[in-house]
Amino acid sequence: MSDNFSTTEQSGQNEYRFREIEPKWREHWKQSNVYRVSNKSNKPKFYVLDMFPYPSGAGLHVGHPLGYIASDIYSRYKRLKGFNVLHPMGFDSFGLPAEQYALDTGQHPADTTRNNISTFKMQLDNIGFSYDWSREIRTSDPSYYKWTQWIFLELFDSFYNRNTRKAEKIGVLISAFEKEGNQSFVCPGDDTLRFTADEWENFDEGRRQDILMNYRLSFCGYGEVNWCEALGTVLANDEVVNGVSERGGFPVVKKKLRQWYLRITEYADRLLEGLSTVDFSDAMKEMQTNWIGKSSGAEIVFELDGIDNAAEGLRVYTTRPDTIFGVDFMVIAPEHPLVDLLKTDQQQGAVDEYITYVKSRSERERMAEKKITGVFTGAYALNPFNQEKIPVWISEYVLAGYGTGAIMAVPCGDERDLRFARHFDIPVTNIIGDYFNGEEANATKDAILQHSGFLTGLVMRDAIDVVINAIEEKGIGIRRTNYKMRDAAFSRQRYWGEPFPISWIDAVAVPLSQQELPLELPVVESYRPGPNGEGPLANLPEWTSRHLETNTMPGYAGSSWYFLRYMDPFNETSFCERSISDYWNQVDVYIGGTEHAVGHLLYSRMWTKILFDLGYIGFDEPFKKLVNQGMIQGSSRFVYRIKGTNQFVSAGLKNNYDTDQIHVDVNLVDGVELDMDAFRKWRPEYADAGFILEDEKYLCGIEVEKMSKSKFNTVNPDQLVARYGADTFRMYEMFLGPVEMSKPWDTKGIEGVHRFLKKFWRLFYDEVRGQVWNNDKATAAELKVLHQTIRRIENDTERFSFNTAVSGFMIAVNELADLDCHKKEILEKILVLLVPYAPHIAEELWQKLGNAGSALDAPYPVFEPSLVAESTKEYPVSVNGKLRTTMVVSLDATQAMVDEMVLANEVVQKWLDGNTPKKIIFVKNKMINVVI
RNA sequence: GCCCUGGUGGUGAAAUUGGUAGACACGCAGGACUUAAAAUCCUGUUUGCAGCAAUGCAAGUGCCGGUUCAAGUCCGGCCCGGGGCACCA
Repeated sequence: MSDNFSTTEQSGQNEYRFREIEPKWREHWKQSNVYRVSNKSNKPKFYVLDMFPYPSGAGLHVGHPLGYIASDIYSRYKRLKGFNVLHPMGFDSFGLPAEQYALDTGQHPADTTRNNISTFKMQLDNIGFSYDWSREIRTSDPSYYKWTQWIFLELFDSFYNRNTRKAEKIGVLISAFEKEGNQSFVCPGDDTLRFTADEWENFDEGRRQDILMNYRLSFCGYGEVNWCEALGTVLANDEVVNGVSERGGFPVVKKKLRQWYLRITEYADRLLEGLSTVDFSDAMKEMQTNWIGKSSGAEIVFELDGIDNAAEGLRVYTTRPDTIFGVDFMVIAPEHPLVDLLKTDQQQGAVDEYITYVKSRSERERMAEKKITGVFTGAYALNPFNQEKIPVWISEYVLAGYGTGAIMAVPCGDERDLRFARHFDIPVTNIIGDYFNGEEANATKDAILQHSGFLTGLVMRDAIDVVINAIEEKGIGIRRTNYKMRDAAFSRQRYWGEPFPISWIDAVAVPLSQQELPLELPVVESYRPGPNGEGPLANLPEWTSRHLETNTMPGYAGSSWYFLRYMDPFNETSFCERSISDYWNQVDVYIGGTEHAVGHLLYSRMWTKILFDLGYIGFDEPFKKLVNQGMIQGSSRFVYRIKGTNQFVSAGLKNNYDTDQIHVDVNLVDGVELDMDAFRKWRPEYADAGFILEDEKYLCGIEVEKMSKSKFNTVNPDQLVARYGADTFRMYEMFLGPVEMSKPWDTKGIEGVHRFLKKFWRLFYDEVRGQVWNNDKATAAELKVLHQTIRRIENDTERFSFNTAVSGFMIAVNELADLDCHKKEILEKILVLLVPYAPHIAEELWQKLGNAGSALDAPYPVFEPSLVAESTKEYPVSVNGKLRTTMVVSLDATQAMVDEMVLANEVVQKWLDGNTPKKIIFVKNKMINVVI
């Protein structure tokens, strides 16, 4: 009895007690500031950055840490490899959800945000990340957004000099205007604008400011927003569903509002060129390239038949001017300025009705719609080369924001044009002969043009240049490069964002001085929108009396430059000291989701280029390498309630009843089996729920969806960490699959990883035998396991293949256990390899082995190839690609030796069946194939 | 609709360069230890057919076709899931 007791006691000492080990080391690391990183070091620098989170009220779910664990592993690995690693974290803390919450509950977003952040930090800390929290930033902190505002003013005070291809101060432009007008500087906001130095001299201040506004990199203009009259507010596309507001279902229409923009279009080419200097995935580069959407073609002006009071004709942009003789109709966007002028009296009613219809539709719906809609204006344009009359239509598939908002439609060459022509019975001209079969449009450039006037007989590819030259000669158009990308809308009619450091004096935007920054966000009584679609700030007399801008900046303002602030977070005189940004330079590895492919990533690239142009930093791409983490989805569970009752029917029987599908908390379900008691306790309305069972069980339905609180499919990491420990949790998240791959969360396999850590522990301490590690000399077999593992882990870590690295550890531990190897010489090296993945257990065992210092900066093991080398190998032998047998070959055998051996080998002869081999292929280190 | 991406056993997945498909885990089944349970360990586990068995044969990486001595991997076409599409972050 007493023996038994003492055995239990002893085994307790020797088992893997992560609940004691992990908090102990976390506290120790915190106290000793091990993660504090200095801006000066003899070591080479390395910057590993996570996309910082928006601190939502729902707290952290298992999807968040996926990328953070990956970056933490890589940071810790680089640290072990002797780098001075910057690995910071902060919060993107301005945003709509906090404001919405404030509107609903009256709590100040600053308060809820602060609370959410402390929850997030606590949850992150439990996972054992190596963040240098002393550098934490929050975008909603005035000491941070002071510099967001400052950079905004730098943009406001700059223009893009197309001649030098970089941002320059607006003063440069003004001196040029005073000297020679704008002849050297085409106005990006209005490319028809021309003035001389004298004219500039005579413009009044208002006019001058209007002109400068058309050059500034952050500028004010007018743009359309989703306006909901009933809510009195502007809505995000997300908040609009089928033309009505998501909340309340009120109608939403387009409304023009004064808006701030960033002139990102000026950077289109540099953003494209920069892609060749960074290590992003091809998919990512492709997405950005497509978003920028550079195309070349021509802008052509079509004269309008019988309409004299148009300033000019109908201006279209086309990438295929070679098809000009195939134009059967023109289409203009419903918002096109010529709509009113073009609609004939007869068509007026139809046109107005159509425009009203389109106003209720989001841009997304307009693009996605399969249904063909449109209306004839009644007017005709004239083909400039043969004066044929071409009807002008209005349709929502032409977007006002792209090109000129008008297209020439060539049904034989464009599928959408063809469908439109079919639908409205517009006759189709074929200019590509047999390439057009009358059924499907053909966008080929290889056809020889027919019925095409002076272009007839030319191959389309060659005709493009010919026709553009002709157009330019006739003065009816120009060669033109176009971009799909539009200038970035930079204002929100919201409260919880950075205020613009701008006051409006006599309709002129006047920047605040640097001494007035930060312009702090004032406290408001109510988060209700202001009058006329303005934001809540418009309700504040003390704000409006100073004529301050009432819009605030969008979410991506603060996130466009945050990676710079981490370098020098306390600087009060500059956003980041130049010498410090010179030291840290680019982010070496940036980890985050693909959902930011074209938003945040393009904006931060643009801001970086501007700050570089203006000389504030020394590099013009922010992120050297980008790793995209996949999204962890939730696996939702459903119960089926029979309509009008409180009876729930098991999933297999639901088709026998008329049911509502209801989300049920995944934590009440084991696999698919519902815990019925827990369900009854879950919510009062289910207290007396009845169940119709199958096999005496209630089975739930499953669907994979985005992980979200409202779908009750979130899994909280805290519970998993409490149950299995942070090291298990970290390794399990990695073990789930490749970091880049999206997958639904599944906790099922976590036991396996936990077992691995227990097994690893047992190589050192055994519940029964106590300490088992020893100082014996390692055998060749053991060294081979060690060095295979070093090679594998290092390799996998370098290429971000953390899932296979975890498997590598498991294999190593299995093999060492099989060899009954408990030798310190081997174990302590494996342990260092494990530091990035499972730092707590590694540190604990490092100490227990009696080593000095911390495992966190132990020397990384060096791979020794000679210890894993083999002289011969058993090769698989295939005949005509089909595996037949094996053969032992020396590893330094040449092709000729292999040929000889194969021919001499009776085993192979059997498979050759009397044939002579045509050739023998010796695939080094893989296999031997005999071709007969 | 457009752009990107993924699809491999009962499950998560591996296969780094076109070269033995299913490593490593989970689950399941059987066994050892135990009064029992937990923990731990061992064996088996793609499918079909044959065999007492070792094993052998055939098929097999969403579907259809192609290139190649050889295809999960390359090419063409299709189906399905996920992400993005400019005011969610």
